[in-house]
Amino acid sequence: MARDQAGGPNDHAVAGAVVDWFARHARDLPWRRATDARGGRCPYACLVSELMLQQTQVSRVTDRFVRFMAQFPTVAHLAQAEESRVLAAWSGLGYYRRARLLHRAAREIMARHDGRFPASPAEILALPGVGRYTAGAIASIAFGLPEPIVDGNVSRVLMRLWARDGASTTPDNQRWVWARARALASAAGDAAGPLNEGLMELGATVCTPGRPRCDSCPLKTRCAAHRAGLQDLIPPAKTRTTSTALLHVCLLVRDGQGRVLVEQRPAAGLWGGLWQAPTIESLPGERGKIARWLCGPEGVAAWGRLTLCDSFERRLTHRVITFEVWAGRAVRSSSTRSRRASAPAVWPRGGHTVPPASRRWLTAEELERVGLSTPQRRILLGG
DNA sequence: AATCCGTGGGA
DNA sequence: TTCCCAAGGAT
Repeated sequence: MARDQAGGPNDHAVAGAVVDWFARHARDLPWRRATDARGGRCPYACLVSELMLQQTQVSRVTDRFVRFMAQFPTVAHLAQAEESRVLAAWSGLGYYRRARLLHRAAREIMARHDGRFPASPAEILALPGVGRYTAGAIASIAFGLPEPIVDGNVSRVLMRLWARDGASTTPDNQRWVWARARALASAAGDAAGPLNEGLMELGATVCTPGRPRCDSCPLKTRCAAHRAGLQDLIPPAKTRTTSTALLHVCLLVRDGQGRVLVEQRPAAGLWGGLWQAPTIESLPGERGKIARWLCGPEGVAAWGRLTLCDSFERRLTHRVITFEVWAGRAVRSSSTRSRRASAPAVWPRGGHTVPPASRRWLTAEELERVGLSTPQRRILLGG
């Protein structure tokens, strides 16, 4: 049974304590330095950083954000860029759909908002890749509006502060935590931005999932979980998920000019829109299918002898993929042909196979300018 | 509503 | 080594 929120901490007192603590303990992060002509935080930099930070740790984002902003300094620069450049800048970050949505958002701002970043919560929320959390973050941090945000950090902090029972993901607790966050943002008024960033900072550095540092917490005396010694039990531990085993068999084919054969993955799904060595995907038990592919028009028939040159494993959130790399060489120089690789005479039917329509011969330099997943970067560029 | 979508540092 | 995780959104 959840405790009565009316008996919990005072919103103004909590908001004030968080804003004060954040003023003294905010980390020096690059997106907090980006200001615009108004002297406030640049909404475009806010959009970029928030998209990068979705489900991604700060330490993974900082350097990449700086590079991204140097390459695409304004909404206009990003909107004019080719999508492949944006995906290349995103390579290694994961959740690549975010990059395409960010690119679309930049183009929408140019097309529908005349290049001026929309300043109302509803308009911000309508941008591609921007949901309830991200819209609240931009509205409060960049525009100073008293809008709430709830991310994993805020949810944990507020659940503990009020000793709220149950998982943070239940619809009931989601409604509750958004209502608490909205009340706090209203109490903070024009300091909702520092409040929201402060709540996240507190969750990331003090009110951590495991072993929270309650002795360093500005809300210690107001925290119901700490008072009851429940800080390690709220929210309850998540149940682990099972992962599916998959096998990706790749052909690493080089020509005589230092180029390698690649194809583009479909726009939707895993590693959507990224490039890869020609790959057949299967379940681990389908060796016959793999063998037929390797010996067929895609494999030995096209490239002659193939040798197994690498094998490794990648663990994703919901699957574990074994990569098996077979190396071959283009028999004839491809320089006399078009840059577009010729399609095979026969293409295997059935799923788990990417159509070869997008195949290209690319140099290492050209590979750096398109999106590559981490395993494909290893396969195609080494390391 | 439940699923899908990446990554690499750290416990 | 294995497992966990981190500033969500789209479908």
